[in-house]
Amino acid sequence: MGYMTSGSVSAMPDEPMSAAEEDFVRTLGRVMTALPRAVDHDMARSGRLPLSEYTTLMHLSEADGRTLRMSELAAAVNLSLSGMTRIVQRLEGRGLVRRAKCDEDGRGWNAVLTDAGLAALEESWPVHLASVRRHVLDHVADEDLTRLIDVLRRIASAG
Amino acid sequence: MGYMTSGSVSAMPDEPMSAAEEDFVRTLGRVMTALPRAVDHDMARSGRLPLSEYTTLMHLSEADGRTLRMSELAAAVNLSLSGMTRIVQRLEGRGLVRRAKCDEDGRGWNAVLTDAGLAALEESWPVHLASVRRHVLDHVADEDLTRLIDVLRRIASAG
DNA sequence: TCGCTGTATTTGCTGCGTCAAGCAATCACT
DNA sequence: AGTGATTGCTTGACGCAGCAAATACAGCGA
Repeated sequence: MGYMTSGSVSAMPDEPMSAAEEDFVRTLGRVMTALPRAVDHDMARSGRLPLSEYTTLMHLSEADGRTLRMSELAAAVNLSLSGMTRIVQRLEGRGLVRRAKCDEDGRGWNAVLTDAGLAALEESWPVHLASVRRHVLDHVADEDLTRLIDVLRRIASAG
Repeated sequence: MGYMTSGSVSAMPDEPMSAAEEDFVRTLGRVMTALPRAVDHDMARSGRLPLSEYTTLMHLSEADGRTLRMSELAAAVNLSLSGMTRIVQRLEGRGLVRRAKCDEDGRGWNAVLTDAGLAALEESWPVHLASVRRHVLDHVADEDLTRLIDVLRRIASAG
């Protein structure tokens, strides 16, 4: 069990949180609302891609043939299918992404990163990196990183 | 300095992240989008207050005289003034909150938690607690809590 | 081939949050 | 007191994201 041995697992289901737990949850809430806004703000300030578009293009750039099915893309960015549809529509309108019918499955659509899209991504990259460094990485010690990743991963995959 | 000594502070501003940093940032992003949705979903599923309203009422319930100025409330919940205006309007419409002109400053308005509001809050409390436990606290060991709080607090207050 | 069921994606509707503008009341200075 | 600047909050217009209903296609059995 390991990480479960110190009483943090739903002892009495209705027992209130400890002071530390309370503090943790509230601070996490604060981070969750404030941080994306802060990074997004930095991007907008410098005329770069908003976070949702940046992340979308980033995942495309990492994919084989710069291509991903809509559903894969949505899952990667962790967005609803419909949300992804609209983002890709926006990006397509600006020529950063192209759409192509899927060969193996006529129902499917691929989003393909264009050269212009790659350029926009590369242009936004330094701003994004600097923002993330300033808001996040500068506050985390390297020794803590792996442990934190571990915790976050468990939270992320709790469904 | 302490936590800053291990190279995590913007070494060369344009240098890419390390693998661990990358991993951390992506997983954090995943948590930030998935977690509020998951908790909100739990609340909706059981017919309880949505997260934004729950948090608003919670802060009111903790305040002196169950009363807070609009601006204080917005700051506590970490929301824009206008967003808070609308939430309080909704809550007022359902009788969970009452509004009163501020005594010391005629421009100001107070939001006051009503008995019905307190009841709704208490009714939602167990569901919220259970959801938070299941999605968050069950995955964090007590020993890690203080360290995590420390990191999150620095991130939260980075502006 | 004709349907029928299931899957991939899009569209309609709605809620929520932001920014910009507006209104009201207070404050600072004369 | 009187005028102008500032503060506290609300309103209007807008954009983004989610859910649920609609559409398009696949694949299988009669």
